[in-house]
Amino acid sequence: MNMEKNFEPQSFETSIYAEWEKNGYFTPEVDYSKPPFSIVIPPPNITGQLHMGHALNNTIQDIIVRHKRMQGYSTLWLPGTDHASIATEVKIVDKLREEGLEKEDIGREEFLKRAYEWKAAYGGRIVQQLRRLGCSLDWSREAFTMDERCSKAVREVFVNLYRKGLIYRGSRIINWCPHCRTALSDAEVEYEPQKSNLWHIRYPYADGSGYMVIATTRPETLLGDTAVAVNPKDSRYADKIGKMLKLPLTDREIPVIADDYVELDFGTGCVKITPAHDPNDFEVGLRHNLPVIRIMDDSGVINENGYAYKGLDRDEARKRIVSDLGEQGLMEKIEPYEHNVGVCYRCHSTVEPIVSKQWFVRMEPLAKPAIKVVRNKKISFIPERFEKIYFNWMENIRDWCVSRQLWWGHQIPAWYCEECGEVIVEKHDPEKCPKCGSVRLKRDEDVLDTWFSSALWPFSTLGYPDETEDLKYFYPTNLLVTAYDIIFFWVARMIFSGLEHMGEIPFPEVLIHGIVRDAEGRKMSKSLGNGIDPIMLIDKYGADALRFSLTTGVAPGSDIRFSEDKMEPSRNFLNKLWNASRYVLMNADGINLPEFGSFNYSSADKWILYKLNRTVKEVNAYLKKYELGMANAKLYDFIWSDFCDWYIELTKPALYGESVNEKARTLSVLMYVLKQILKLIHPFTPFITERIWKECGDVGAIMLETYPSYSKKFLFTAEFRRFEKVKDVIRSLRNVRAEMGVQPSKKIGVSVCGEAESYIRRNEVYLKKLAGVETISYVKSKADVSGKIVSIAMADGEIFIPLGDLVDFKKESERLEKELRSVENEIRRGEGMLSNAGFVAKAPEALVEQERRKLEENKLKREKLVKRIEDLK
RNA sequence: GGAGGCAUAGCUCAGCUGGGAGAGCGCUUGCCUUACAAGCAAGAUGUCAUAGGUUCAAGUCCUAUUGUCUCCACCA
Repeated sequence: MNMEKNFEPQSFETSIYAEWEKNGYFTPEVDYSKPPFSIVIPPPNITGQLHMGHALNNTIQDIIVRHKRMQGYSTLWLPGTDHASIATEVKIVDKLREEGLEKEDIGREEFLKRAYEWKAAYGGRIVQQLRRLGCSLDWSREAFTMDERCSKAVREVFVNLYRKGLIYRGSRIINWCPHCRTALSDAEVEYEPQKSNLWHIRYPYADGSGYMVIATTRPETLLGDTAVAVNPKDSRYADKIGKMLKLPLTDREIPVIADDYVELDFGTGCVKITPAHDPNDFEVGLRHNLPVIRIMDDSGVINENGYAYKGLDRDEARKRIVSDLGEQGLMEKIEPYEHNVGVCYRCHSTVEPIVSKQWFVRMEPLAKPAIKVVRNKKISFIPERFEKIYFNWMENIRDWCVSRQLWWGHQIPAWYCEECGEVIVEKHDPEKCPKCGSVRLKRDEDVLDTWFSSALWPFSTLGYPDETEDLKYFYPTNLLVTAYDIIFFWVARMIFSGLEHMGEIPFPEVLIHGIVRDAEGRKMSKSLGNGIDPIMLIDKYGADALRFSLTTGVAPGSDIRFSEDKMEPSRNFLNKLWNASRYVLMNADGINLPEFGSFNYSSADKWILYKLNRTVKEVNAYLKKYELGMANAKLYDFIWSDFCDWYIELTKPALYGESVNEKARTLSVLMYVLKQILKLIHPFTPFITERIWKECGDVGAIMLETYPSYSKKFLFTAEFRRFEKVKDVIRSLRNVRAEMGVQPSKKIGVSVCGEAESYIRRNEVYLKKLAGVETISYVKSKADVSGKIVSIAMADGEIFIPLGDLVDFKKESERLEKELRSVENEIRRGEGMLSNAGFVAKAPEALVEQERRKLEENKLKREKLVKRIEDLK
């Protein structure tokens, strides 16, 4: 046995992981004699560093995966990373700027070269950090969303969707980030409340007969107005419809039109229509055939359609326009106004709705079957309530803008013939135009949304579009584990992609967990600086302690508050496990243990074996339901309270006693229970269990062992109940000692009377060891005991303890009175229930029986207490 | 505007399909008892947000209210 006095995870975690990986324990075989179990990791961004969210997400997955592996499944947990198109590109661009360069200066090829260099340098960080956490990922199958396999899948899917008419190119209003200079999907826009104004502007009639007042939050878009709309039912403006207005600050005239989209009771009831810069206005424009005038370029600067404001940044233009309108007497009023403004989820710049030619995925035909499979439970969300969020999104989904004006990503496989304008979308790069034969082809510059490739992750990583062995064996995967914040971005898109391209769901279950928040309940974020670095915690407390802390008190779907002080209880618990193991192993050193089960168990042995068996049952049940917090609690309680506080103490008389046989027998039970414990908790705390396992004298790794399962051969129910009574006696004795102020070192003598004698006689050794009892005598009644005594009342007997001068009659009588009160409360409760005809008639028989028994016992107890109290008087 | 979560001990939270309120931390008291002071033992602390309802029985199910957090939509 070679274990330090305290648990020091730093000394073994890294080497144990290296050994697991080297031996290929994480790499499953395609083996049809075993059931498969597979999970694909939510691929972290290559730009990322491990944060608490990753730590939680991957701890959950690893626990499930290790449990399944030990249960005999051919288990694949497939790792990989995401190229994170925008996030990475932003990093590279920033780096270039430090050198005083723009990406256009170096060109696409050089830019991509630098991006790959960056990926090579930093993209592996998070992958190493996952190893520190202990994740049993199959690194031999590691994927990257831009590697050859995934890229092939992307191309295949894009072309197939295009041929089916599910991908099209068109001019639509999209969300444009002027900072990142790319289009964004709806999901990539976040909304923030912002204090601004509602500007009321006068639009004069062209015939000079006065003006209309329109209200707007974006006065600069006035330059692109092509109409003003009113509600057709609005009597205030009925006679104005069709009239022309002079658009302020320009030389253009625009019509007043009628459209239902305008609300009667908001603002002035007149809305300026800017089809090029507002999604609703765009729709109105289509209905009324209005011209679409773009007034801003890709960086948010006013373009040649902006008259005097050309060249101004959008913010500057707003200021100038507002002041110019004021000078011309066209500003009716300015009201302070708070409203939601869309911002880029990456850089938080205000998003500009802009008309632009982009590629879109037609969502309706894809969403329908994806809704159906959740509706009919082919896929279930855990907890179920997240299905509502999913339906809500899927049922109101709009077409997905998938083109991005970036360089880092999957370049769209579309070519335009410069001779005839033909659009060519092919799996292989075309050499000439199939229509006119021209070789003057120009490839589309744009790349795809990062999530386009993530959507294919469950099958692209397994080899799609090739029919690989992995794909056949491991697809569909069995489970997806993720936080609720990417249900739209990722989960929903994987579901419709799996159905469309594989003809099958990607996974039958989606386990949703919450977000890790700080001690105040705020999201951990860079800007707040309230994040905790999991690697720092691992360095300080060990990965096992982090994993255990993260699964303490968690329930599916709910957020957890985390602060460093949650680490100590876990670390202490692992130290406890460490030292309990030391106790067993130290004593077992050099001793020839009999085979477990080849002897008669003691009452204490049967008690712990019964409890262990029950714990095994519960832990398996909770793991099956993904109730990791509950499984964690059961393990904690069993190991600390039952095994350490009771059973280990109970074994001490045997281990430190004379009998070699008894010692060996006890040790074999200790060793058996310890090994079962190590296996049980291994999925939660893989490192410490592997480390201790090495000391247990077995060959091989614990992670290859079979997970414990419930067994009927340990159903010692009667013995278990009897031993619980022994424990109660010990507890009562300790309580009396403490209350009466008996020195811990002072041994006491006790006299037992009643039926309790039978089980106390057989367990005397435990009373002596655990309750500081020296002598035990058995008497017929209290009359046989002399001197000043305190007493303990049980249903089936009494214990008298002569304590001489330590007995304070007043104190003793108070103690007994208190006990009596609580027993009487119990009796009242029991009688109340049993006198209720409804309860006796309708409650389960066993429950009624149990209540009757308890009532009977309490009455016996009361009788004794009353008598003792009388005696004291 | 729509949807959902949460409200339990001083703090952070468990409590699964209804059947005598739990843990960790903190607090009080006593102990370095040959695995562990990162520990041991004995304690104290709760109108389970409020009001109704269903039920023999409600922290648990239903309705409403209050407080709080989140998501979706985005009316200029």
